[in-house]
Amino acid sequence: MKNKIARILSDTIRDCISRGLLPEINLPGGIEVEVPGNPEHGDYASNIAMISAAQVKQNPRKIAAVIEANLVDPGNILEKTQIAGPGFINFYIKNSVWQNTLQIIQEKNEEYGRLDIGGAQKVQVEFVSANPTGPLHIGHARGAVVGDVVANLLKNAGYAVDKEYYINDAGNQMNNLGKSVLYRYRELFGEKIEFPENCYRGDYIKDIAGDIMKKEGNKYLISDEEATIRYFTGVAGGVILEGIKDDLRDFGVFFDNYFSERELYKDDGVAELLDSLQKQGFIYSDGETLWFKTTMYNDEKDRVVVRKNGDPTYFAADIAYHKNKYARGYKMIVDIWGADHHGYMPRLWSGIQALGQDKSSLKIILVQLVNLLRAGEPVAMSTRSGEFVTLREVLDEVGKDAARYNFLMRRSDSHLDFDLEVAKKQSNENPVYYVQYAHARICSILKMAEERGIALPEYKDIDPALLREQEEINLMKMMAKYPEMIEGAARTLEPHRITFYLNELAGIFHSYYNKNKVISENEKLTAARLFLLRTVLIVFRNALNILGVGAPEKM
RNA sequence: GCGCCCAUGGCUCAGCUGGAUAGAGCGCCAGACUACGAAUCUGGAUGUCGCAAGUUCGAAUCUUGCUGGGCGCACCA
Repeated sequence: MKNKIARILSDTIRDCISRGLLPEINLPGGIEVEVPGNPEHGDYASNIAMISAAQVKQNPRKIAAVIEANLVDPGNILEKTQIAGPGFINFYIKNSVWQNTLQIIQEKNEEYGRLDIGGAQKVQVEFVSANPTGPLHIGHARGAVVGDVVANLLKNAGYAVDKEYYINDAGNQMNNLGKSVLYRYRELFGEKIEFPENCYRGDYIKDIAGDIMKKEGNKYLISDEEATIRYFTGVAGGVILEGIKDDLRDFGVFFDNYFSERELYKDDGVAELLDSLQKQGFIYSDGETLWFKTTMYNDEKDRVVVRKNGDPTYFAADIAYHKNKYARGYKMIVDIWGADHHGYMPRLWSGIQALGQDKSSLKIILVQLVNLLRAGEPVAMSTRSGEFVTLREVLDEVGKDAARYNFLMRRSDSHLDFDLEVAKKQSNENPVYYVQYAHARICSILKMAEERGIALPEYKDIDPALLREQEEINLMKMMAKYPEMIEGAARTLEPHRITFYLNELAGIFHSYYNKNKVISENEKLTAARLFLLRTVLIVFRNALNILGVGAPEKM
């Protein structure tokens, strides 16, 4: 609809210029059309006259008047227009236009809101990517949902999206994992162990050690320690990764690919890449270590890629990883990180630019940490001691839908309070139920109609002009806005816009429901309203589907 | 010390990339079921958009400076 108004304006202006009514106007930014905050200012408004006023040095209201008098509206969608304030042109859309969108929604059904701004371009969204040294905790959960929904949004917008989990399984943290298991294993045979600072203490380590003891006995007490650690690392990493996958599955998060960091080192891949970057002058040696000239691309300082001891850094692997991503044909790459990694951004952007890629092709979404509460009181968490609330515990306690919805209610880069007591409360403090309840309520009404022998109407069976209550018009306008909202969310990679939209839509519906009977003696009105509800249902489902939140028929 | 992010009613947050009188939810107060689901609805109070300049027709939004909070500043990942 916004686009239609913009087209009317651009056609009109071109027409006026060619007829000499307006001077030549340049509009590099295109034509802006927006929804005014105040409904008295119409359904849409444009500031075009004010924008061009400065350029052609004329009174904006005068320009607006010329435009308004010569509007080209072939679709005949305008009820009226007005010029207001310093030079706004306000547009009022005919009710019949909103009523017609019902037909579009019904016809498109689950396609309603689907876009093709992506042009089937290959996009990769990489997220979670926790190294498999322990179960996912609440902090990972937010990133998991944001990544999942961003991927859904892009898919819905017409991109060819793959979701990937990068397994950091090559660093010495994994080695510490193997060591931790070994120490617990020895403890099981009665040895007293001073547990080192950098080892993992969670109970899951003991379980893994216990399993190894049960299956393979005591043979690792005497074998070569380094080999044993390597072996235990593999076993533990595998077990933990499987657990992570299980948790993600129950959270509704699925990946197309799990990519192992170790893959990068095969056939000296990392070394060769560093070599070639050195030849191109991006990397230099100071005699002991290799440095990447990230300052070329506005990083604060150059960064080490190969340490004094000869080991490549995480950064070195990450350049190789992103090179690999581009080599797989992805035109746009979305990385989702914890906000505490923000300092790493200039480094990675330097890396991909050295690879010849455009900085804008790598989008990085920072997800702020979650502040976990229980009934308003902070829940103490410490990774070191192994005391943290796991994703599994959250799922068991509050359920998938409430957890996902709560993580999507704020912008990603804003801190989020997650209160376990509130999230599991089935009350008005918990927005997920507000939306789901609206959906269930509609299902219930449609079912009631069927039980009374009223067939669900099709568009051709109804007179949409009967839908003229204020709440009905509001519902139709809101639904007409759905594709625009989705497009905005997809372009900005901001999933929270959907939850805000859903809350508003549910609000309009609940209010409508309380004021008006859908099923009544008036057959024609009943049919029209039932049809309206069918379309509302479609919008709820499509939006909830993108969020990965259930749309229950009863609660 | 340097860099990034944040600051909007009592609380938690939106604000569509510069628009018109700044909005929701929670909490608080007062009301609405013999009516399609009261997990709902209706009405009410609450604001120097952290402070100060600047940019222009117009600023919560952009610039600069300050204040206060978070996070980074590794040859960790």
